[in-house]
Amino acid sequence: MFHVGGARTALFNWLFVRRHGGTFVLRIEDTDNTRNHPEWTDMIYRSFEWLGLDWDDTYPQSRNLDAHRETALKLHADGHTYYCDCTPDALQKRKAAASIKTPGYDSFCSDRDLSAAPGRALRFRVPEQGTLTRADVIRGTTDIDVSTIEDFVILRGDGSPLYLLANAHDDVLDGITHVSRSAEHLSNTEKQILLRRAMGHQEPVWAHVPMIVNEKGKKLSKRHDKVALEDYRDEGYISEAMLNYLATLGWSPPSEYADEQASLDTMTQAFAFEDVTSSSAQFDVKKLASFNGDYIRRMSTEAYLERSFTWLRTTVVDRIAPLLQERAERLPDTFAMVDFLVHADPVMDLDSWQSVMAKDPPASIAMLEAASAAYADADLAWTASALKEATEAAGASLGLKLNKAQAPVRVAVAGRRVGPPLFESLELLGRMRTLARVERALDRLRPA
RNA sequence: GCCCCCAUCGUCUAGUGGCCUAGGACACCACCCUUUCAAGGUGGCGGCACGGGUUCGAAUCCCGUUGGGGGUGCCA
Repeated sequence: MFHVGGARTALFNWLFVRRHGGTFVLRIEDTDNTRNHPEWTDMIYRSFEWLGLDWDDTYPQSRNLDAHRETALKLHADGHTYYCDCTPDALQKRKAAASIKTPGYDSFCSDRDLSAAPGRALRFRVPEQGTLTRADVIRGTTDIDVSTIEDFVILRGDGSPLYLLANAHDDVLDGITHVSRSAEHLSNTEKQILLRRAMGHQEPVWAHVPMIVNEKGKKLSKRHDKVALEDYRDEGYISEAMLNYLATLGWSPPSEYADEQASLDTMTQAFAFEDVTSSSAQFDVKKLASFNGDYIRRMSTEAYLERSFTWLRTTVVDRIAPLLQERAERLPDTFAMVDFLVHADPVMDLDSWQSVMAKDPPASIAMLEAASAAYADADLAWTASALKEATEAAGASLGLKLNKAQAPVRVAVAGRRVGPPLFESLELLGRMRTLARVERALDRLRPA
């Protein structure tokens, strides 16, 4: 999954680097071992490729792990850190007892002079008082009272580095001059400044770009919003339009360009962090769609055809072709069998609706509700086999065998009784679209 | 709670003290074009959160209020 917000930040960074002839390094921040998957990293690369953002170099942050530890130890030798064996629990109790309400760690171990031992984390000793100036090209300058900054951990109890340390180290190593990231990182900046100073380095130029938020004004979340770039790609948005739309979220080309629709080249000539807005932006799919339509219309017919067929193959047909082939008698059957995967909504076959749904609405409703509940479970892996099990179980709870249980789901989702195997189809269709279609069928079934 | 951030049409934005009767884009509405639907054209609806300052003059600067958001992890 590659987050659209990440894509926008990446774009701004790329634009800046390309404009000023810098080097674009794609550093994969993988310091948390528990949340690393090779496929995720691969997805990031493929997303960059799709967007057309190239990189000069790339490496996983874990490559520098030894250097991170060394740096931490050096910091320790210089008296900038101390070891800590507090558990979150103990900390909480202590703070409750003393009714301390300031957030973060209470510096309990600060003067205990603990030595290194397994399970002991290494904390950075933040000065007790003083102010620190945080300068940001997008947000301006703020004086921060350092007493509000907690002594933060830079090495876990198992000796592994945290990203604050790893980033500060690698940024120096890579000669990073500008750090631009999402505004949610704003409050990490002070810590990083402190860390870099302790390491004896100057700070870079900071640029915290506004967050992208949903209709409710909250930051886009994987759970509630459609945030995966690949999903937009699979729905037929083209990368140029996506890139251009993303850029308008917080930035607009200077007035001499007169048009918010601008190519990557044009944006590269014009982009500056100073021009980025400081307030968060709502992601508006309708405007994206409008941009997308404009871009499609501007293509040559040849390019349009090429892109459309490529999309059809790669996102739909390729993934299910053998299953279609088994059932096909003539070539157009291929498309008749996948049309429900292509259309925003399935075309409802009346016969199918009558014979499956309308015959016994309460039973259909019960089954669809059971299926819907099962599919909505975030723990359910969205794979054909897991979906089969879930559907089987949902049917069993109503005393239905799988062949009966699957029928209403199939009609709700595909609009027809016949077609390619259901669970492979659901997997392709995705959780969001499946749930939406089941919901729509339920609306239609329920008495008004 | 504490720290921090933000505040121009429903949404994205232009605006950096007079060019603002606040401009553009998406969405919406109407009309035109049109065998349909789009596209296109024309027009319309609609906004500086509020209250105080500063100034000859404030959307623009300052303060406060209100509202929204982020952080508050041995995640990134």
